[in-house]
Amino acid sequence: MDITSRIKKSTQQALQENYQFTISENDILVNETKPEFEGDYTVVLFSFIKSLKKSPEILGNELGKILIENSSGLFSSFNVIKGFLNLTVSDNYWTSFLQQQFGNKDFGRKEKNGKKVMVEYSSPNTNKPLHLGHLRNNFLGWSISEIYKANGYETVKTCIANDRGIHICKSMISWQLFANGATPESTGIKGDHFVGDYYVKFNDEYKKQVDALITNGMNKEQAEKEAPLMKAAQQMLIDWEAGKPDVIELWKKMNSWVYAGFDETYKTIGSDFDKIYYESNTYLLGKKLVQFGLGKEVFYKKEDGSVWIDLTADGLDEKIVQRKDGTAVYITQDIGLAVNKYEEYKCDESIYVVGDEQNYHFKVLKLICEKLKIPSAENIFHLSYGMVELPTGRMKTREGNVVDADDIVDEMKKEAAKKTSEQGKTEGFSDDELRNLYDIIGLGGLKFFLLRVDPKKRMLFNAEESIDLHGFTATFIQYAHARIKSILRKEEVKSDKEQGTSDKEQVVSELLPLEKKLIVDLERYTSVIEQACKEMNPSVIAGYAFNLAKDFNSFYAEHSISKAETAEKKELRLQTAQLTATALKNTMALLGIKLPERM
RNA sequence: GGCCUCGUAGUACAAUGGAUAGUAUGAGAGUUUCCGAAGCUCUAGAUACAGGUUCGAUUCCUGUCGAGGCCA
Repeated sequence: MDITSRIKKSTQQALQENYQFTISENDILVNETKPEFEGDYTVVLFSFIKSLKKSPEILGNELGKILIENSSGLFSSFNVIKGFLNLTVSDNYWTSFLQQQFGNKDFGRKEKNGKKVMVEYSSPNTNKPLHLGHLRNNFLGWSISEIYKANGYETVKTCIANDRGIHICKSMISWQLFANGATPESTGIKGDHFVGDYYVKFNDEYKKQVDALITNGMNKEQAEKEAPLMKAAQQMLIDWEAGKPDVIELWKKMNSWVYAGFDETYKTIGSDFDKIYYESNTYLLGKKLVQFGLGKEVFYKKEDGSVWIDLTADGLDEKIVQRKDGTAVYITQDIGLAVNKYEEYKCDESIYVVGDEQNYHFKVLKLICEKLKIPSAENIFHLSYGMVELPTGRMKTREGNVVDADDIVDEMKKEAAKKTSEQGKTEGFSDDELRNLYDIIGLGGLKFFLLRVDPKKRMLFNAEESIDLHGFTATFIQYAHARIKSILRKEEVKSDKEQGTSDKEQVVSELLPLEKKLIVDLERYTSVIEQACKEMNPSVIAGYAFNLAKDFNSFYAEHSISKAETAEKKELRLQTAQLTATALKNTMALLGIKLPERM
């Protein structure tokens, strides 16, 4: 059990036994003591002084004494300032924690809890390459999945490929008209970019047609409808749904180009999936559900034949689930997919990593699933993340101000290569090792930049800042780790047992402030991993890892490890360094970021 | 128009209703005969505005102003 849990538990017991005051552990607030006060952890007393009718000072002093008496040496001292009870945890607790954990490679990883969670992320359209927003999505989804794993869950990573619809038809018609049979192979262009180029071409040509129609006296709305290209795309969608062989063949061909491109990108950024769903397979699922919902009287039919659900009682609108022509709307196929997922995997929780522009959509989706009594509908969770904005504003494909995923990854790697060679510390690296190092630093930097911010909040992507290798960055952490590894290559870490000084009575000199700070950081590891999972928030881990690296750097600047004052101090510091390296490595792994041994 | 987010140093981000609002970057000043200076140390700098609830509000409520999103 970690120290904050123990403090909460002891406090709860003390209040119960000495004051007959019942309070849940969760309602006891325990914070890290602010550096300007003496102590390690602080119990905030305000919340129960009212019920106990005691002044904070008196209660604090009484409680402090009781806690110390009952702690069998866990707490060494306390002080009370206003309503804050500051507890100092004895050095013995910290050193024995270190003794137990320093060699543990799986430090912080929890036992299996028997629960299964599905994480859907990435979910691209198949008409254009991935951009920066997709990267935030991919990094988040992958990381959340790892965080759940570290907390004992079994995870299923899924992706829904939006492979049908008007968007892909636009690329298809454009290719038919303008490509002269060109292919990714013949042009040497990566498949997703190749298809994306024809999507852009479609929009350009379409705009020309609309403008021409307007010049000839048509109004804008009508022109947008009547433009031949749009009509052709819509016809193609109808032909696709009818299964017209040449359209299907073209569709398969162009999608296969896109998938080849995606695969390459996924491989470089480290995204992978256990199961990929295709919209072309799921879009018909909704129709069965409409019948099902009508039968349960969750849905109702209007006179024109369209099918609706009334959510006004839940504070939302009436929502259409099937058009009067019998075609499905998006939400309906999403419900179908939710059912499909449950039947296939029976997950306890289902997380959707989708942008916050779809907040309303997911509110409705979950509500409908609940009303249809789909099992575990209440455990559908929309991990809603904010848009990635550029200094110039929101990215818009049609306006061309999009940061392409492949481009930015390349740029980051180049910058990593440049800065690394400037440092001149990579003597003796082979070409392969160098390339690998640049990948690790470049991609790590990008992932960290996108994951260090609370997912819920929209964020600004500034290319220059993202490429910075100083401060709150992956490189900072990677560098700290490489320094530790450098020490550990030179010094052997021994346990007390190997030293033959396992006497429990051995005199351990007092921990110095910087030593203690690091160990306190390390002890927090488990609760940080739990918090990240509970909040579905990788930025918690990014912040923790950065803080740990920073505290190590401060410690390392101040105290020598190899030339420590005593042999015993040397062992303590080596163990601390080793556990720090492990903690950095394991936390960053949860973000999909690797740490090189040397850099 | 209706609904939903969000306004914190020059900039980008933190802070389950708790102590003197943290961190990075940028700015200024130091730091290397000694384990890796991609480091470390110090200085200056912010809660949009106006009310309210509370022992205590960046956090909760109301209004104003500003930014973004969703629904047709």
